Amino acid sequence: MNKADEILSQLNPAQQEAVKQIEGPVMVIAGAGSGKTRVLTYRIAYMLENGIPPWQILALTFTNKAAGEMKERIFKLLGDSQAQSVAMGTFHSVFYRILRTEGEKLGYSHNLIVYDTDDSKTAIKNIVKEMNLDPKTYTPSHILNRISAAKSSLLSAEEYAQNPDIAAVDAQSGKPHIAEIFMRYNARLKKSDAMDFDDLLYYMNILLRDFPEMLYKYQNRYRYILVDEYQDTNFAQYMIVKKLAAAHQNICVVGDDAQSIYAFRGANIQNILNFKRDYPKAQIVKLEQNYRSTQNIVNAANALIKYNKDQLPKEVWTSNNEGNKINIVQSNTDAEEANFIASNIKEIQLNEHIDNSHFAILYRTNAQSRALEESLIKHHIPYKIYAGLSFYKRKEIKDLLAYFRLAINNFDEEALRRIINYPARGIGETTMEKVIVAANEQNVRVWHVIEDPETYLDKEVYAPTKKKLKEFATLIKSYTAMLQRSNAYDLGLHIAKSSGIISELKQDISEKERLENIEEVLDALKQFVEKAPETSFNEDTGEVIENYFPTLDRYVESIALLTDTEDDDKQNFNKVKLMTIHAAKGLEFDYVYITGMEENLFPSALSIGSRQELEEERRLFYVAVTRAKVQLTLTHATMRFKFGSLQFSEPSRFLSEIPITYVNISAKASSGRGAMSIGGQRNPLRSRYAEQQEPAPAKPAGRFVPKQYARQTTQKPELSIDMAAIGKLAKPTDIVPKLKVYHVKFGYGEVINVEGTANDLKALIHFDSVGDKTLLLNFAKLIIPKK
DNA sequence: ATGGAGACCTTTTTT
DNA sequence: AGGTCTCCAT
Repeated sequence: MNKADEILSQLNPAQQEAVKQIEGPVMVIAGAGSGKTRVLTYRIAYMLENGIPPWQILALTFTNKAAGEMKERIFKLLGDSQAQSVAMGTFHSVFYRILRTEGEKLGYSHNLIVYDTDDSKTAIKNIVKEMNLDPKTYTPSHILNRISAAKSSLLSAEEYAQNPDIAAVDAQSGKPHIAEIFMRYNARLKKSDAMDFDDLLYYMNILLRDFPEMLYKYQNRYRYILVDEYQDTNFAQYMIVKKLAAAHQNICVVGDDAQSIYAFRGANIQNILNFKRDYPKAQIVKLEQNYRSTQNIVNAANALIKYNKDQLPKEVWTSNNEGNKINIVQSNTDAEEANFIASNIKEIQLNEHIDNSHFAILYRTNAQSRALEESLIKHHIPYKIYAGLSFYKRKEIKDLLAYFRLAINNFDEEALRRIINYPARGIGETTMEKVIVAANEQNVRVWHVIEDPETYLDKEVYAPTKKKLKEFATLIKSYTAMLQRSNAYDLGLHIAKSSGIISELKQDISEKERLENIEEVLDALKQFVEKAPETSFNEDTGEVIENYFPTLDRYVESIALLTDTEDDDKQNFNKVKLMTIHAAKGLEFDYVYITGMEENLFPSALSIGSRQELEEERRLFYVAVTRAKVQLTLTHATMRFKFGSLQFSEPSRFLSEIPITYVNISAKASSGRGAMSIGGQRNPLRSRYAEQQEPAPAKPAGRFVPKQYARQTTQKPELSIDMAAIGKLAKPTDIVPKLKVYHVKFGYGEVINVEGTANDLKALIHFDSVGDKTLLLNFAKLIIPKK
């Protein structure tokens, strides 16, 4: 049996169908636990086994984790390094890389940096202040939401400003100046040579829309496209995928409409519901067999999701055991709820010898983790909280990274403002305000004012202060000068020391943890340097780059879109896992606790205003329920601390949507009352909820209608050089010593030597104009000239 | 310019 | 409850 057949033999018939159909559009509707990741990875492996070059495959995911997992599994499957050449990553990271390469066309440099949400909010906050608007009305998060929604719908700031419907919504909410903030915010990002998360998708669209040669280039590079979690794509992502796939139509999307939980940030469930309309020839495969959970869990999940109107019909089933009933446990307070869970975990472990790592506690909001944490500590149960405050969002890390960023890109205004007075060097608010006013009035960058204060600042700023500004600029410039000479670790260490960050933290014993975090970054830098490959290659020209040097800017690029430290399985393998339900998507655990099953918490009070929002909450519940393999426990409390005060809460309506045959309801014993018996045929929670149900208030419509994208791009763009006139494109195997060749960038040359095998052929070529170059033949589009 | 005390506001979910 | 912001004293 050959390897391709071997791959297929490990799949069920529906999965095989999804894997085998390499050409043409395919949509895989993958029910929870039906082996979605398996299908994706096996499909890529199958493609590779069928001779498709790895670099023609583009696999897009939503999280770094999903991308990493896929890579690892393909590696295990094929046992060679082919997986390394597959372009696999999050939408944001893949397009960031492309935009760094091509960004000059849009007026950005190769140093293009990414602003995270914090940077964006700070920038907006400052703009609101500069415009003398009321910061209580114009909150950064609300404004960023509006801007983000616009960018995700491919609406420019100008279009936003001119759209009367949007103006009406903003005027009605008392915030008529959002459009102007939007414009200033964009200008500011541009001046800083920076993009925010949404820009990465927005400008990728612009690149493909306005530059036909770019569309042509990337359509032909990525001939096979796979998209994971397609139900979570927003309009900007949808359009990129559509454009890239337009030429070859080899697009495979995988998703589950029932697990769409990101509409709040612009995901459009219609993208998956309308796939058949976009690609009429599409083959649709449904994966309906659940391999993960017990029958009780699968049946309960099926039953509750039926309350939703918007969905593709499917019936998930399992041949697993019926399993235990789902426990519903009521407690008096959130603290009791937490104690119950901790002691329940202990009890199960005592009886069945189950490792901590097989337990997960899920919640709707991060704020709920505190009470749980306390109980776990009290019960001596090791745990790990996922997300929360991610490593890269910690203050000290952001401070150090701001130094790195500013060294790489002197124009990064957010980084500059963050660190110009940290550690304190006597440059306070007042001075910075004057600097900013001067920069705005004289229409130069803030950096220029700092660099040359005598020219741009008047006598109002005292000479000693000017000197301090200049000294700061000099310090940063000394780092910049070292960028290409020192490796990432040496320079990083130098910056951490000479900037004063380390001594500042050393002064205060209570900052020990922050100091350790700084050391962790330095460790990471060391590893980055040590693990750096010796050679790399340029994807465009195929040129092999010897002595690849691990510089600090390469490090910063590599971590720009990481939200958390890589899952350090070594340390966390024996810990109970705590996370939000959103963070749990795609994961599975034997024992799952879903906490805070209460009205206004789950479903969230903010999401019960419309049917669409409520249905999203229900899908979220569906996701949570289907994480459990063996035992699911739902807990709710009658009283809970909210904003520091104790509040009463009613059981979640979702509890009543699970048919009574699958559940086992009990009150928590510690309150003194015995377990509550299940009375009658009806779920008692149902009637309880029905009594206090109120009509939902109407919500103003604020969502954008995606505009149709005017310029269609199927026409073949003209290349700057007419290749056919020069000769014919050579296959890698055509290249032999002494052959005369033509390269788009390096011109005419002669092959001196060829080495390597199959997909890794390299040639040393002497070019008339640029001398000797080693090229990777799979990437170097060499032409054999006409005689 | 800095730091501390008290008022105040928050809470969805994340690349 | 906890973090952020404002104001006031140094």
